[in-house]
Amino acid sequence: MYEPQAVEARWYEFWCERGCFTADPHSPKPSYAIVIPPPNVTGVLHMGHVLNNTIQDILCRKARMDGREVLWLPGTDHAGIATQAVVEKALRKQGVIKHRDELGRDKFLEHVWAWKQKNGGIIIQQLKKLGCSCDWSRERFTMDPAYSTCVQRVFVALYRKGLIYRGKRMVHWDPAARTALSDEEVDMVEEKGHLWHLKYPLLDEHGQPRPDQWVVVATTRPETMLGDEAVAVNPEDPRYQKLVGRRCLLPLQNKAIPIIADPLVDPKFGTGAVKVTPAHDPADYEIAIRHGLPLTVVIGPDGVMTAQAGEDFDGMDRMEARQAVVEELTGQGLLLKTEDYVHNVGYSQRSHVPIEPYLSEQWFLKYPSVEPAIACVENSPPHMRFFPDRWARTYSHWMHHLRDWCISRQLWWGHRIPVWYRRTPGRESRAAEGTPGREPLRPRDAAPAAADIWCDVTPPQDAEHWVQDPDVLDTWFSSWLWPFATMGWPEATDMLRKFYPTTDLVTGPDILFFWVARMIMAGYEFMSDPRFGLADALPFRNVYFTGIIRDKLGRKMSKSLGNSPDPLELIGRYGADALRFGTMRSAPLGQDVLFDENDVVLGRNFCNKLWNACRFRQIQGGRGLGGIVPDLLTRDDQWILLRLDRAIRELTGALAAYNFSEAVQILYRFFWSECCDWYLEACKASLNPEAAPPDAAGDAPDSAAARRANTLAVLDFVLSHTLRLFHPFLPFITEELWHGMGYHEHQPPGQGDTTIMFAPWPQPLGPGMLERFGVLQDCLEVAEAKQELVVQGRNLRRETHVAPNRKVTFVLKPSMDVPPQDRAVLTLLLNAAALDVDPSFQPPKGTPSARVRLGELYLPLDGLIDVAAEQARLAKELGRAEAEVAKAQQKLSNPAFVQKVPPHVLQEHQNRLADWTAKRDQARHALDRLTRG
RNA sequence: GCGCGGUUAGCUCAGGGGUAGAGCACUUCCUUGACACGGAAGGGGUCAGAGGUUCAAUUCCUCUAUCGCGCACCA
Repeated sequence: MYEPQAVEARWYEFWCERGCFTADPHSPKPSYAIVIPPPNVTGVLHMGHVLNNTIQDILCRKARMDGREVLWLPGTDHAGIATQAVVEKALRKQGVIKHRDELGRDKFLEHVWAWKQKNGGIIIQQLKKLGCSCDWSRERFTMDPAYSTCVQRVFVALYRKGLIYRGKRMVHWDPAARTALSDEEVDMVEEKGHLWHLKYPLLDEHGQPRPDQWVVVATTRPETMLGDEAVAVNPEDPRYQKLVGRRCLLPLQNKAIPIIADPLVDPKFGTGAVKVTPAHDPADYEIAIRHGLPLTVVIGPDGVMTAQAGEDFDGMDRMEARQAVVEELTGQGLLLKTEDYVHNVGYSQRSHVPIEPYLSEQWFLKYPSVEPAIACVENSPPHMRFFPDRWARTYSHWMHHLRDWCISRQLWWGHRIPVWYRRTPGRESRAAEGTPGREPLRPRDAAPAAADIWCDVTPPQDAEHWVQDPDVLDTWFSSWLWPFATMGWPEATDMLRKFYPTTDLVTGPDILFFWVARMIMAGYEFMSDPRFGLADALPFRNVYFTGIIRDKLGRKMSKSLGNSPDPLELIGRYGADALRFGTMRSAPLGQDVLFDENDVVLGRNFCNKLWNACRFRQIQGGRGLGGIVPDLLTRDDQWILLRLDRAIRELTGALAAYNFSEAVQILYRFFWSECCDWYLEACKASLNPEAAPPDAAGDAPDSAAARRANTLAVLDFVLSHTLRLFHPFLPFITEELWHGMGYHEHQPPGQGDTTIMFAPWPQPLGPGMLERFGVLQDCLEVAEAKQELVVQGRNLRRETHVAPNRKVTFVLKPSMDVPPQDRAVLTLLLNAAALDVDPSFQPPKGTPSARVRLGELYLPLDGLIDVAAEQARLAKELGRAEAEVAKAQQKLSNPAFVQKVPPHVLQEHQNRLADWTAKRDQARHALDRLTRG
């Protein structure tokens, strides 16, 4: 039994020691490159990583065997929000602090770095356990000094180009992480909520409330009414026209607010009158700007109601405040009704709390190089291809509707924005947000004078007169540079020259916008410089999108559900090869992956089968790749060579199409069904002549020995190819067997002599080779016919209840020549004493028989056994044959069919009819004789 | 609301105008000399539904149902 644990550790060390994974930029070989989607430094390996990285490893290992110089560049991502949250939580747990503010920025960052130093390498070590052949000498981290400089340089360049600007905008605010987010970091979740209809009393011309008159507004967020500054109606709405210009009383706040007309209001929705909360709703903010309304902030950045909300609500959580406002309005009789209402609520992808629209000063980027980034995918043929290609449409749609990217984050952990503001007496820190309050709105922030702002990679000389912007950049603002910032950009390094553009990118569709699209734009923006000498600056040529890993019930894997297995544990139990094989087997192109541990068990079983097949070969003695003598090839030898040829073709095609589950299926079929189930068994007739009756083999002793040697040579040829075909999927066991079988001893230097990693990828056998081996296509038919005979023979045995261990003699009344070698194989596989080939055989009455392509197969039994059972068997067969005959006849009796159908299809149906007619007649005949006898 | 993808054996999925496939699971049998993490033989499907094109549709077209995923400022 195969034990993977020791084997895997040993070979991984071997590969690393010999630098097998190291990419050489000066190599004359054509390049192949992948940059890893950098996992989060705080992360631990999960099934999604296994899927993603196994695919990358398969591609890289295949490329090496194709003779390419491979770079798989690994690294990790600093993951601003996640890492900061993890470290802060850890510090809180240790009782060091209650909030990071107590430590201050510098001290806190020291803790994060210490934490990173200690825990940041975990996932890298785990990737090694999986067998990933990354170039570890080139591992990168997005906060490496060189990488950080790239980020700053890019910021400065885009700023100077006028694409980066600062402005006061309504942004998506995460009240838990207390930072702005980009549009992409918000998930819209459908939720059952309510639509509350609130009555705002109308005021007369003297500012007195009219108890009998009011305007009714509908809202899903009643707590925001505390910050209302108007009620808006559509100017065309006849119901409200006479109210426009009047004022109403904002309840609870006892504040007069105007009724205004704005075309944004949809008269058909709700009551047609909208409460306007400029500080807490993006649409309302637009209206407020148009009408010069003031801005009242009632919800603070922490999601807690501010003093502006009034003393009854000050300090209350926004959700509590919602209840409190509803209760209060109910008490005052101002709640007209509450409707159930299903709507979409934005949630922070990071903190999973509802997003708060929040007005604040942030940095934005107008995306650069949009046109080439669109064109490279939309061109025909495209310069960059997506797999599956439907993602190209999603990409295009997003690219055609770009909105400026909010790149600043109110965090400490990350790349600090390289902008300094001149200290001015009245305004110590421009960066500090003013305390929330009521302030008049300006249309858009006026930019500060150029002399008061410093944007550069280096701080200003007179640093004491300047203060740096406190914010950091969105993590994706660093990772979008990954394909070139990891290779020495902005210098035109040898690495960039050799490996950029990279070949393939493997990632999940969930980060298509976050990462893939932005990398494409960054590639065009920063690699188009003539210094790089690129005809096309795209960062990669192919993007493969994996599915999302789910459990076998189809649920997303998550820590809280506890349905996510630990890959390391799986590797410990079954081996990395098994995990890889199982994962690939269940990962169809373009669909989610339903992971079932059973697949890993299957992978383990598969490895064990491979192990044992090789063991079988070893037991036969001799070692290593002998020459094949074409004249001595049996028809089964020829057959397996053809099957190998097909497997090579199909597997190579499946990999070129990134169809990994199909690739695994091809390997499975070839190795298990064809190689083991048939060929290995058939081999035994040549390898073990005494296993078959001596007369059946029909060979003289010395020619039997020669044939035996030849069969071993074929077996070695097939197995050595098989190991290579499997290597990208099962790197460890194939390396172990490659050496164990001695195949490495026969390889040219650097092409498989020290490691199977560099053994050439198998090529189809080709017409020349097939001719030399005398391999004829008709041996496929002969093999099929033999297989049919074996199945039917076993079937006869079983249905006539012959004990499995009882050696019987079958008789074949042949319809074609059956050479002694084939007879020996058939005898062996039938587990029979003999297979007599007798053209003039006269079966005793009631002899069970089956019609097969090779003739009529009989199982003569001593004395008549169960006649009734045999009758039943034949009757069943007859019934089936009659049904098939009728079906074929019906088709062929349709004149339209016979006239219009293509000749080969007609022929097929005619053959089918003949075949089943013969079977029917045989069964009928046998039944007749049985009954009469 | 718009767009995309799916609906095929108990399960997970291939397939593709010309007798429905694989693996797993299931039933029965077998420790025979590579392997019980194995071998042998079986059972099991109106290919979601309704129309249309065709000699022929599970496959192509239209519509419906249903599930999933994107995108969308309707309070």
